[in-house]
Amino acid sequence: MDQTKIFSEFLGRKGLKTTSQRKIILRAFLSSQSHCSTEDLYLKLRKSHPKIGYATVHRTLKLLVECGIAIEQHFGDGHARFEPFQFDRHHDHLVCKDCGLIIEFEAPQIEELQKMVAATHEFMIKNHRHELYGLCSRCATK
Amino acid sequence: MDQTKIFSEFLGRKGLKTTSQRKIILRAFLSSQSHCSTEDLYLKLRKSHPKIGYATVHRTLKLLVECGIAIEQHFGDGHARFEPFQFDRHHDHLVCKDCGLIIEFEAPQIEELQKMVAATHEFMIKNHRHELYGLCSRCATK
DNA sequence: ATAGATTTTGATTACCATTATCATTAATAT
DNA sequence: ATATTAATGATAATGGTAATCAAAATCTAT
Repeated sequence: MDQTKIFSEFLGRKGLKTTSQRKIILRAFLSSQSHCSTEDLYLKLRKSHPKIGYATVHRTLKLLVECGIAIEQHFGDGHARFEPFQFDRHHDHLVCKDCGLIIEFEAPQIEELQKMVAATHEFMIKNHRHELYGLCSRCATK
Repeated sequence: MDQTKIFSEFLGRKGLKTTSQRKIILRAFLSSQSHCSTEDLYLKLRKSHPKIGYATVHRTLKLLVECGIAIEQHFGDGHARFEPFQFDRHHDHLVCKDCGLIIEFEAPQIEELQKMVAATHEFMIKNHRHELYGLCSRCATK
């Protein structure tokens, strides 16, 4: 089942409506590069659909997160960023403090250790944040 | 060397002045419970030193971070939180999404794995964030 | 110790991403 | 097709953080 249908059914279950803007924003989000901010997506959309407002982009991204299609990230620059959720490819991020480069990494061993930590403290984990901040190889050598 | 002297020397090196407010705020910060926000500290201080303004507390906490005495944390509630830096006791945090409880955990194995991830991607790590969000045992069972 | 130079303070305002508001427009059920 | 309800888009409100500025405090050189 494609994402458009998943989103429509999600909206239907909540008594919300599948509007043309929401479909357009979903398409643009999925075809945009990952880790885009609300503003990134708004500016990108403005070229093809100048009537779509910032507030609608913002609200739709929130809905996509609630629906499970998108994940919201914060990397400390004051802009929320969004990426498509990939069920079978959980990852965390390396963030370059100089140029802003974002690299995804997968570390199943860390995930396992997290579970042990949670068990030790009798915590039921819902989600986590794990970001490594530093300099990418390019920025470290210049 | 105690923290007050460290802070004074830091200020001196930067051409800044050691004021009574800065000394008072440092003392209050060190004796406050960890993970306090600017507002927490401001309200605590107001009882004994009602003339100290919010802006001064805010600026001094930023200086303490720069000096290395404090570490700034963000747990997603929109309030920056501060805790004393402990050189030999690095830790990350479990955060209860229901009651706000914060538990510190140490996981040297995770730290090692982080170094390996960084090396793989040729990143020079400066700092990291690692937080596990969920429900504490009390909130999970009520 | 004193005077002059510079920084700090504290109150207030500005900033800016996010969120709420609301009249108009659009989607859905009957 | 119509009525009902939600969505849109422009704008204003919100709230934590940071900047501003006149008055006060600190530091340096004498």
